[in-house]
Amino acid sequence: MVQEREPPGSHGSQGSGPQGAPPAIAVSTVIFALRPEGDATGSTPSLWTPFVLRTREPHLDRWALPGGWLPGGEELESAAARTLGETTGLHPSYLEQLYTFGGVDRSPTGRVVTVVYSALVRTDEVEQAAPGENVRWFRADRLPRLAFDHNAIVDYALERLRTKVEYAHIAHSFLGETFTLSQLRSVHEAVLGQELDAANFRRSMAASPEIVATGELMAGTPHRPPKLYRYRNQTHATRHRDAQSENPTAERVRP
Amino acid sequence: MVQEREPPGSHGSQGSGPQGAPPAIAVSTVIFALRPEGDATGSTPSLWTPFVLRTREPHLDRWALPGGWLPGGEELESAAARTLGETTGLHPSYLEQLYTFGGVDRSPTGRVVTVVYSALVRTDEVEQAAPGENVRWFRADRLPRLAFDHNAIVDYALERLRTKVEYAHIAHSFLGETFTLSQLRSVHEAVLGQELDAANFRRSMAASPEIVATGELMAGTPHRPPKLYRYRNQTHATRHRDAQSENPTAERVRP
DNA sequence: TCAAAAGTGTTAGATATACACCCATGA
DNA sequence: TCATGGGTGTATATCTAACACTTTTGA
Repeated sequence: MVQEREPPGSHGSQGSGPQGAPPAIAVSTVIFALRPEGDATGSTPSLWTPFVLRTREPHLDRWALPGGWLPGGEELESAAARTLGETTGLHPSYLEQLYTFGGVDRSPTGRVVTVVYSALVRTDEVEQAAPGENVRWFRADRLPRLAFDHNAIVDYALERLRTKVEYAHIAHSFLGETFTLSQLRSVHEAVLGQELDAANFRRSMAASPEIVATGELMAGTPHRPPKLYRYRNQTHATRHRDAQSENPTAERVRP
Repeated sequence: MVQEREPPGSHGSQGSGPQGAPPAIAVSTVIFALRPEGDATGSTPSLWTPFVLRTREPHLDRWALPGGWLPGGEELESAAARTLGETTGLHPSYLEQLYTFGGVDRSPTGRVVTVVYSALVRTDEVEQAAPGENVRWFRADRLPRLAFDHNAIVDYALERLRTKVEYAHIAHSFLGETFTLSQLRSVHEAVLGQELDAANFRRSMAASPEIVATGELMAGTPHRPPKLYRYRNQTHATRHRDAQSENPTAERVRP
């Protein structure tokens, strides 16, 4: 990349294609959280995502992903975390880059290249956050017609989440610091949309060194109290591969 | 994304962060090809990648990934294919988006967000292409100190290629229209850097519906002639998930 | 007929899947 | 004591990995 470059400020012929103006860079985030199914408590949870109501053209009055323009001095991931926090009040427990959408005709008002992030937030975080007036949650599999190409983006994020939850340990990001294996299983079931064998799921998780028992039990259950587990932050000595602290598989876990 | 937007042309406060100037968008491509090991023919092939010599500051005289600024009217993938063609003369048989690198301090002359693509080219394509004066190939695992953060980018692309070759059918992109299972195996071995059991590899490939026998045999071998296979372009009815023809898992296969 | 690579067969071990069954607690 | 989810055991099917062995050609 960056074959040549004028001094900053004078952007020379950079990006001056047939359309004239250089592309603008935006950052957006698809946020996933687990919420109880209906109004009745105790039912199986399902995946929900928050959207922001657009208050101006284009796509006025349609729901859109939280996001905003990328400031010149802000990191991509930081901009994603900031913009999603400003609009929804949420603090993600997991945040990773998903894909960059740059279709020429994505926006009717000009070329926009959007770096999309995928975020997971804990259920308790959702409950205590104060969402803005123009924020509404929708079931991830029952979306309205969104602004721009955001329907396709969410669909892709959902697909990625489903494949990734099977080989990466990200399900715990939906839960609190400690959790039971049943809770973890219900996360997997909600994401995958299918029931899992409790016995086999338990074994496969217990086999992983990332999931460790705390030694404590959960109290207050109307039956046998389950063991509590914790996700072990894998040595945190994961070789970093980028000299400029840009890690393609970065993961932020909330303290 | 795209919460609000002035009319194109007047970019308003878009991207006007602490650093002032809005970020520039570049597109770069990590190109992989299989080349014979040493000068001796017949030895096991290895992975090579081409780089372009920088002819100006910053990072003058260092090798860099092929790429360039994104024109306002060009698709991301198109820009990747064009810039890699202009510099190396190559036509990729596979091209997919890898990751977007946007670290604030990636370039000493200003903020640059680079959408990086990963490309595979066939061996015969490499042989017939006329590379420019300032293009040189290096073994992917023996790189010099590259410009910017390109060492980290290539390392990441290599890691992705290794993991992806195991579950996705992309190895054939290094070969011609038809190929023997031995050739395909040697591709996997070169990418993974380890030998594979010929018998088991054959079975696992034959089990896949994507790999089909043409019915013909390869002639001119000094031993038993092997069957030729072809990659079946999986129905090409892969559900597209993006209304604006932007497919996160797009794949271009050369005719 | 020999070398070399193509291609098939077989088996032990590991992993996945289904499901029977016991355990510990609150009500 | 009973209902309920927590947790263990176990048998079967499937997949994986290792390697012996047969086949087919050119030299």
